[in-house]
Amino acid sequence: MTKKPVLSDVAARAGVSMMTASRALRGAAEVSDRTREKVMQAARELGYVPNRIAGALSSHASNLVGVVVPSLESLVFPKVLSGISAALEGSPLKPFVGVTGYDLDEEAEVIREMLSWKPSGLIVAGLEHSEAGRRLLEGAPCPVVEVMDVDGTPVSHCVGISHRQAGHDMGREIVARGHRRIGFIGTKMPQDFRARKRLDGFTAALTAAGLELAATDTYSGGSSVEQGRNLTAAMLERHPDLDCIYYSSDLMAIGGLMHCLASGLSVPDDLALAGFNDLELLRGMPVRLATTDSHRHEIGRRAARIVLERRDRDASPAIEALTPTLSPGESL
Amino acid sequence: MTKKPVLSDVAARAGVSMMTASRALRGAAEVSDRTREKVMQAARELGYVPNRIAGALSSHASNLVGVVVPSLESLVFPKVLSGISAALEGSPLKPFVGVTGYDLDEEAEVIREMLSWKPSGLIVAGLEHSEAGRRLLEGAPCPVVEVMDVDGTPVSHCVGISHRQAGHDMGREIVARGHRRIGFIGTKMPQDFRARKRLDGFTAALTAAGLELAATDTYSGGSSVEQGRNLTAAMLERHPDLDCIYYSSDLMAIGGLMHCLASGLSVPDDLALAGFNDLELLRGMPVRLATTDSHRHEIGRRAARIVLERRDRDASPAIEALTPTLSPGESL
DNA sequence: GTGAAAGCGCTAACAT
DNA sequence: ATGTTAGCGCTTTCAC
Repeated sequence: MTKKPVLSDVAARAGVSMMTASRALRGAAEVSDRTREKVMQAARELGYVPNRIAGALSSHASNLVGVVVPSLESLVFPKVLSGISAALEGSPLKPFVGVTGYDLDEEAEVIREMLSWKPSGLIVAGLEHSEAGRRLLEGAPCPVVEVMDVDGTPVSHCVGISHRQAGHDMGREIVARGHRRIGFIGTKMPQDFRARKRLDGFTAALTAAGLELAATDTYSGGSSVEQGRNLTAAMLERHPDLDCIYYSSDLMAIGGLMHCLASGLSVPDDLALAGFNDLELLRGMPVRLATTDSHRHEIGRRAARIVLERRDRDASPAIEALTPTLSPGESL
Repeated sequence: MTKKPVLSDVAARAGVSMMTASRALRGAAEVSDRTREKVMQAARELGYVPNRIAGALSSHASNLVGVVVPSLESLVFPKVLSGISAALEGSPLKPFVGVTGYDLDEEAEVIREMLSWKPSGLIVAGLEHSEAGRRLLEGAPCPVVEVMDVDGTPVSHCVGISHRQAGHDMGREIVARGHRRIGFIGTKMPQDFRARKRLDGFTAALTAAGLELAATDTYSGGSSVEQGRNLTAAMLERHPDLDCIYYSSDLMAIGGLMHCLASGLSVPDDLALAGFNDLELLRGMPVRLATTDSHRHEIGRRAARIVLERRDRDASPAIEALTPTLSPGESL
């Protein structure tokens, strides 16, 4: 084992040409079983690991699918990723992940970096990009799928839900349940376009019912139970008459629930609560919180499927809008 | 824009040789400022995206760091990843992630796949591998860092905590608090070696105090609040006299807490609870749960730093054992 | 400071 | 079914 063996070493040991060895290792059809076995055997004995870099350069196909997400710490994008992995299972494609930290310039950088690896596909969270980012996506020599959101103008393919609709549906449901003094707690909007769209849809639903938001609070940084709990306490301090709060995430809504538990407020009688995403976490909580399933796993699956299908074919843009599913739970 | 521009196009447009263009784009020192500007300009105008595949093949250096984790859905590995990203920030190295699903054969596959991309480093969760996986790691032509755990024999570098100690410390603490009828709820051990080590340490601490576990329950599949709640209910049904339960994860412990809330048990008076990991989630819960900080972010940071430092230098294996930090919270 | 030649390790395209 | 010839797009020498 003085040096890493390369294909020619395998070929030599098996007594065939490089080409035959190459074909055998990749499972091409036109190799006799006997030859294939010899080659496999030689590769095994040498501990041969193919050099995909050389392979990709030569074949102009990397079998990598770039996945660009804002963060991995939030429970939401990992689920998309698992959908992607599931759909790619059994295919030669492998996902590789880039994280942007909710920064569009960084996103463009990540996309650029990914393109430099000649991916077979690109899956990007969100429809909002920097000028540079969008240009890169438009010029990408591979299928591009924007995921999570369908409210906007995709570069090409798109799989997601309408966050506006998700917010609107929840607003209507809350109004229908008779709540009138309604607050909203969400992330500082600039960094989260989808949360902003949910808020827009939500307020539109209130407006349609002749209502308006009684209170709004935003925070920067990630969602967390603690944050949700603190902001809920603060909001109720200022607006003791609120009868419902809509949160931009389940995690925050759980915080709200924790505040209610701690201060003896009954949910939903004293205060109704609703979140977003349908995190698994909600199951097991003392009160089943109202939420909207954003179908993250399914979105990932479908996006990956689009990449698989459009690899060769010509690409007529596919737009797949899933329906956000509202679960009223027991908290409205 | 009929075809993607390549380096020679940039060079031609800038009126220099490929070599000069290459050097200018990579920021090599021996290029005059004027030439560099011309090249940069040309690249910008053409929308040039370098082909790292060609670059890596030629230079035998990919600037990729492979990160192999069992799962991304659990809140624990994303945190390690963020530590890795943070440490790699500003360096030319980029992490790329592979997920094994807690399956050692799959792990070997993933490692093999990663090696085929000629990474500059490999960061792998855990010390347990299949024969094949271990061989691959041993022969890897790049720094290899095993993370999370230090109870075992690393292939090379290693950063983590002793899970045995984490379990032992918690066991001692629980005993010191006067608990005597103690249960354990954890994942089915085969798939989670670290949880098993914590249990070993935990029972050792009990034994040292002349105690033994009064009840044990294991489950397969991921940790979840719901699972924790259900298993806690079931365990208390069978063993109503328990005064403490140790869980293999915070998520499960939260489930236990939720059960207590729902059934009017006071924590810790009726039942003491302890988890593991120190998830952010714990902050904001009505009772601050006892847990152990596994320093996941820091582990990621250090692992990445090792890769950065050992890139060139000769590799004398570094073993960095961090101390698991126990927080008793209010639940013991 | 810049350029020319050679080749990284593999595979596509054509033989045979 | 197997082999031969080129060449992917870049970087590493080594010249100048």
